[in-house]
Amino acid sequence: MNIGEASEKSGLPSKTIRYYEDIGLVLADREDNGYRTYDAAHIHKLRFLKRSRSLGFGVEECRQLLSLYEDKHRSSASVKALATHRLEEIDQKIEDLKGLRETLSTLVKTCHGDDRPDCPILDGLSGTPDDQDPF
Amino acid sequence: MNIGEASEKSGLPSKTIRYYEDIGLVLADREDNGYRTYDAAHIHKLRFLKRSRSLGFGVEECRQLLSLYEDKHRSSASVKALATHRLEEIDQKIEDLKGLRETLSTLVKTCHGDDRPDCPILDGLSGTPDDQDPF
DNA sequence: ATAGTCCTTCCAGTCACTGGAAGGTCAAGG
DNA sequence: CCTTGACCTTCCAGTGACTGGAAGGACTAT
Repeated sequence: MNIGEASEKSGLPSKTIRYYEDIGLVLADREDNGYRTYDAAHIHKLRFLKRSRSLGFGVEECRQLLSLYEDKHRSSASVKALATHRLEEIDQKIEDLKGLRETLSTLVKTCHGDDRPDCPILDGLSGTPDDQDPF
Repeated sequence: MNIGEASEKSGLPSKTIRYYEDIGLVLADREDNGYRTYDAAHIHKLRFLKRSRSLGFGVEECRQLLSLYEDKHRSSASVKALATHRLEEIDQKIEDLKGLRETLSTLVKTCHGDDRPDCPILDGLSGTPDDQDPF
């Protein structure tokens, strides 16, 4: 199948599939006319990529996962290590966002939000105290 | 003061301060020798920017906030609207991350993580558990 | 005079795509 | 046979928000 069908089947834009080929993630075969061709194994890899990316793995992590995926003899431990690390990153990010939410929500709550020009949000943002952590 | 001191006082790298000038956020004065000079008002704006950015406002949102900040007659409502919108984005992002965390954590939990090659994480990432594994 | 630090501008790179231009290929319809 | 339109190709540029580095001018201290 050509790239258009591969795009439909994998759920990735053609542009992205070509990009993944550029960076050596999924190499397509070529027809005589220069068109890329894809088979079921290609699609499988592309779907794998799509899912991994949507779970927040970076492209280089995906490359690792993919090579682990293709290695029949790899241990599950090496995969688990990658996934666990990613999980820690996610937890950290959630915590960061919660702190940020807290700060901003406090500012929003104290703002009366009417036509008067004084605004606790802007005062809070101007952050007069020294090098205060946003969290 | 020169850019180095402004950097120290604001907590932003000199590079970033120059960048903010490039995109018209904070324009410095110039000495005869071409050096940028900053006063207390500049520093205040830079710190405002640093804090707003750290709260996740985009640069264009910061530009809006800054112009609201400088407008003595703006209503607090317009600021509150911006901040509330940002708050909603943060909430959305937290929810997304939680879902993602859930998925990944399930995968990690079901993986025994030893030397055996079978790994539920990779199976989960391939996203088609009923498919034959073509690799 | 020299060393060292600070400043300037400009160009390139980051990440993971995305958009668009210019042009080749293919199947269907008139 | 010709045209239309969909699909494909490559290459170049842009995104956001910086960051790194090169080349060179300015200032300070010795």
